[in-house]
Amino acid sequence: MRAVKQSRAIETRKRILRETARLFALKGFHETKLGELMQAAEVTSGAFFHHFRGKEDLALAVIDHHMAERCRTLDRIEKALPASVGGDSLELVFRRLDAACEMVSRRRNRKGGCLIGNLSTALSDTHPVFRQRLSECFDEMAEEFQVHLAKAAEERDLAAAVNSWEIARYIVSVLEGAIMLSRTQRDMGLFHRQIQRLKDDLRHTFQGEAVLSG
Amino acid sequence: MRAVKQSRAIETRKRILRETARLFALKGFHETKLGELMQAAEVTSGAFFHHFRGKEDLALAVIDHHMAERCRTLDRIEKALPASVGGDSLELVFRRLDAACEMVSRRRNRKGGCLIGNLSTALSDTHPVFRQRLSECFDEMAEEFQVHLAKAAEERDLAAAVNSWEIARYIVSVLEGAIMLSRTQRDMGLFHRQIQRLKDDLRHTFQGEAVLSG
DNA sequence: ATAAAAAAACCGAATGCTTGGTATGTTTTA
DNA sequence: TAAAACATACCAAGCATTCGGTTTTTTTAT
Repeated sequence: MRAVKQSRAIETRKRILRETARLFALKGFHETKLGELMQAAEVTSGAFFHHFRGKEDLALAVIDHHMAERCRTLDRIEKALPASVGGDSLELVFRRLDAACEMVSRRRNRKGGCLIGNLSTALSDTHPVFRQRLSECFDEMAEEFQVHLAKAAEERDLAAAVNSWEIARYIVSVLEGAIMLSRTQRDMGLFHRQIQRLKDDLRHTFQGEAVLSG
Repeated sequence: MRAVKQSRAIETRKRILRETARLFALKGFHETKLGELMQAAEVTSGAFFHHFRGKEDLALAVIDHHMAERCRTLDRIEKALPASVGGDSLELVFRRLDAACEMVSRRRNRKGGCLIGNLSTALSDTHPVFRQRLSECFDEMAEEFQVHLAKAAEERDLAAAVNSWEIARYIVSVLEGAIMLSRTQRDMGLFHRQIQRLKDDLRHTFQGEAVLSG
């Protein structure tokens, strides 16, 4: 994590994006006012509107920035995780899930939900542009699991029996749902138990072993 | 469905609650402006503020109204469903799930997401009062499944092995997540397939039968 | 039952605060 | 030395809410 000296403009832009991501995850799109945002990012309105045409433009930029950042963070966390036993691709799915869990846990210390999920609930039915982009984000998340799921199916000669893409999207659904519930119920344990259950169900789908958890 | 003649005041109040529920499900709390709400409910600001002290008071009333209405609707839909085969309690879980699906499907024709889910993402981390109440709502939803799940476990002598309460909350998570994803991706088929997958997983947990769907 | 009185329900213009956005001028960087 | 980056004051629109007055409903008195 070297602190490279960057041009002031880029730093300003990054500061805005970072604070926006934080506030959007915490309060959502509409309740995040540009005023408090500029205060949090320590920029004046002049600086802000020099970098972004407005709130919507900012939100779209934040989505891009977040998805890139998210990907890097996940990869980093995953690498720090204990090596997976055996060459089983299903273990890679679980690894990715564990990484996602870890990321959610870290964020939750500062409260807030999923940025994409928040924007999704706030804008999906009123802003076609955002709906489209956010839909792609969910696909992007699912894709990370899909590749491993597909391999895991192949390894077991289940390629015809399981639809890895549907399962991947199911995983994303469970993640989002679990974030929503555990957030509102203020219970990170609930989140982890639900992901554990998801893993058990996945293990069964791929291995046919009965695993009861809970 | 008899159309009982009601006092004008009660009708006004109901009209406000109904339109608010619709708008909250569609655009969320913050983006639903009182102006458009009063227009949709065909009331003047005077009438509105006679019935509700403000937006927050309204929101809390809407939650209560919605939960009651939701319960009635679910029961009604469930009764219209084909009778469940055998006396298996797990079938009752599936019945309730089917009813929930049906309700979501009907609503989705007019767009919008889950009212509770929407409010939850918008207010959980900023409004303690709402967080508390919404948390109870999720519990209430889970409870509908829990009673049947517990019985199903007993019927199979699995009462010690499965935690019916955790599973019930898992079901709620999946429902919320599936609503979010299918809403953003504009794919009701996705929603149904994900619920189908959930059912398969549940069937396995309770019966140990391998059922692959997808 | 009916008029009078009281209370509830409703109306709509007015208000003041917030907010996203702009315009113009100054500093910093290339 | 030109252009990018930033600062500050400003503004118009939108917003939740208020308030004095009017209509409708309910209660009370006769």
